[in-house]
Amino acid sequence: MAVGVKDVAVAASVSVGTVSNVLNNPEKVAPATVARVQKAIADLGFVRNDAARQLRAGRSRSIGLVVLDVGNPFFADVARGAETRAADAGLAVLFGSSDERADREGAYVDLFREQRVNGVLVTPATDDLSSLVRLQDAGTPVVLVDREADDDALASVAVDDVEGGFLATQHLIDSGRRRITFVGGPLSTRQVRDRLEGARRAVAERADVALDVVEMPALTVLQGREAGNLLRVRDAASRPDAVFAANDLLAVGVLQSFALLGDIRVPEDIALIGYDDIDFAAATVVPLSSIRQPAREIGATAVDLLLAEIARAGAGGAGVAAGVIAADTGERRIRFRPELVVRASTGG
Amino acid sequence: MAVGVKDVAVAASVSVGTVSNVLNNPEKVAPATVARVQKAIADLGFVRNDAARQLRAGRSRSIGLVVLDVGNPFFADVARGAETRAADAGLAVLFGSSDERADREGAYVDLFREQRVNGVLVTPATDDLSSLVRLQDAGTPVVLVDREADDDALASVAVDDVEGGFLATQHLIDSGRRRITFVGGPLSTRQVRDRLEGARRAVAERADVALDVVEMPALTVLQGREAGNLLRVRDAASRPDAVFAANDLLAVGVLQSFALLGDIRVPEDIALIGYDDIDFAAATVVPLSSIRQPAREIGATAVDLLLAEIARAGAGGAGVAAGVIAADTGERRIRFRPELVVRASTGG
DNA sequence: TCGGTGTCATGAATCGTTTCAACACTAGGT
DNA sequence: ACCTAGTGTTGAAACGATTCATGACACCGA
Repeated sequence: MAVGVKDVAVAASVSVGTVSNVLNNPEKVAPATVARVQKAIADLGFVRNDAARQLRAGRSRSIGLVVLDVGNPFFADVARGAETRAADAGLAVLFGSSDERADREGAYVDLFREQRVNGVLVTPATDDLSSLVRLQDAGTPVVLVDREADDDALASVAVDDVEGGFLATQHLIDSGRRRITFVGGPLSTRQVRDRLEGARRAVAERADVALDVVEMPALTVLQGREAGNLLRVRDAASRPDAVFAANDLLAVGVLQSFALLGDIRVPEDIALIGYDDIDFAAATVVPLSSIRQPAREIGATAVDLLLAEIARAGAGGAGVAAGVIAADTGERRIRFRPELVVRASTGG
Repeated sequence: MAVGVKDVAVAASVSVGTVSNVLNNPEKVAPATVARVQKAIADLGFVRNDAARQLRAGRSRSIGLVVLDVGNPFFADVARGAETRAADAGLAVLFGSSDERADREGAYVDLFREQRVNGVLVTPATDDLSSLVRLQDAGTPVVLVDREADDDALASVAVDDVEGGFLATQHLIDSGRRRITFVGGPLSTRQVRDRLEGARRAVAERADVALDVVEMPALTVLQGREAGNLLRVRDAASRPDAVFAANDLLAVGVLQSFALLGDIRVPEDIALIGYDDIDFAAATVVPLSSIRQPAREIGATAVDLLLAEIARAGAGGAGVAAGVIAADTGERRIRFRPELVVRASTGG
């Protein structure tokens, strides 16, 4: 049933070694032979068995990517950016969505290890990066995406979420808001905590501004709607006059609750700002102010950095004698700056 | 550097066969031995090499999934549904986005074949299913997702797009619209053509309704904005009084163009309906009417069907003698019904 | 004619796991 | 004491592509 190099070799009257060379080093084989072998391959419908190839090579031709949530257009864009760049480098991307759960993230990482991926891009679901550090120490380069390590242990491509949170909150304050509610969660997620931290800093500068926190279990539209409902049932006096949502999905949910299910006007009664600036932000009931992050570029850059890490790991292993590490000019922590995008939801 | 079963065997003072059994058939090994081997595994940080495992097994523990566009929340949901069900069955999902390009689709399918996946779920980018039929004939079960084959060659999980198109258009007509423009494309995509066909049928029943087509190169927000701009620049008299967009992304783009960049009111001047009913549809400037498809269920069902196909292929190969195929009770073409969701964009 | 040089092709060894026939040993029955 | 059944373990073969030392052959110049 299954045709292997051996069958192809017989059909083309050559040795298996030659078939392999046609596949991997065509320039080492006489043109006529190449043609004959390729015809045999086509005739027999031969498909290379990648498991055997990898087994021999000791490595695969793929990298792994674990994001927090496929359903979030921000991560979909990150994935696209990564995939495109990886394809350019001849690498396949194994993709996984952890849904913000550490166990699922771990399951994917284990799976990737078994696949002997060349490296892993991951947006960690929790603060505990130790397993990732261990993974890296064990020889699999790791690049954090949309997140930084506290120390220099891991390379990363991130956006300064504290600054983003600050920008968003500062903007609300500048628009005259004084009772701000931060909606987001879980707070075990670093990005969420950083954005909240940014908000706290902006508020700290002003004595007359209050910051309130509503923690939700996930960054989804559904949870946003829940959060909106929680705020709606409060009497008008105890409601905030502005909401900063930890991402656009939540903001969309809050907006649905306010504008469609309830009678709260945005931005008149309550201003609203989100985070990520996904494509839909500009098209919501009330166009959403947001903090833009260059999603695709983050994904693409993460792959570049991972390739550099892979090279570094390879060089470090091979040429320990020379001061190879000193020659490493590349920056291992790349940080993009977030950007405020003002739309109608904050009175823009 | 790399630790294998052999090293574990030595460390635990057992044979490699026993290590393998601890990994795959723990119940066949004495508890004390299991413990000793597992300790050795932990101590050495052994990670099973999946390439070797697959090589021996002849098959992998994964299935492939190719969708048209990761950026589309509809497909993100399909992927989620598929992934969850596959995980239940102990299978990993290799994921790819073709961006509606046949060459990219082909590249993914080839990659999956090399990985010896157990089966492939695919939303084909073109009409030409011959390569997929060939793939199936070569022993890799295939299930079409969100698309049906013309004959019974391939199993499928789909939604009747003609009916969906009909529902959408009928609704526009019922709302009093008479000059309808269908925005979508490329027409080489079957779903788009079917939805258009449904629209044509609804229009055909009425002599006083005109249907116009604006073909766009992709089903994205950006292209929707382009399409909206094309319509906006027309003088009011030659504009349609309703737009049926082939999916919600396009609809969102059209809406952005009309409501945010231009001065066309929805639904007063032009009614708008999309397709897929993604989460964001309810939250747009003017909440979007749409045709709902059960995305997650489609993904989950597709995996179920693929598992059935895999079993069928296995049985067909092994027990040809008996009338195994007759015993196959399962339906190979599963069709969900689309559902009209009326919101403000069509005056609901 | 001979040595030198380069081009092509060969095929056995190899990667790390799983499988399975064979074996060692124990416990229970007669 | 002997046989049977059952339980646990062994180790070599097999999976299929790649690698590489080896060799065959042709061509050129001396």
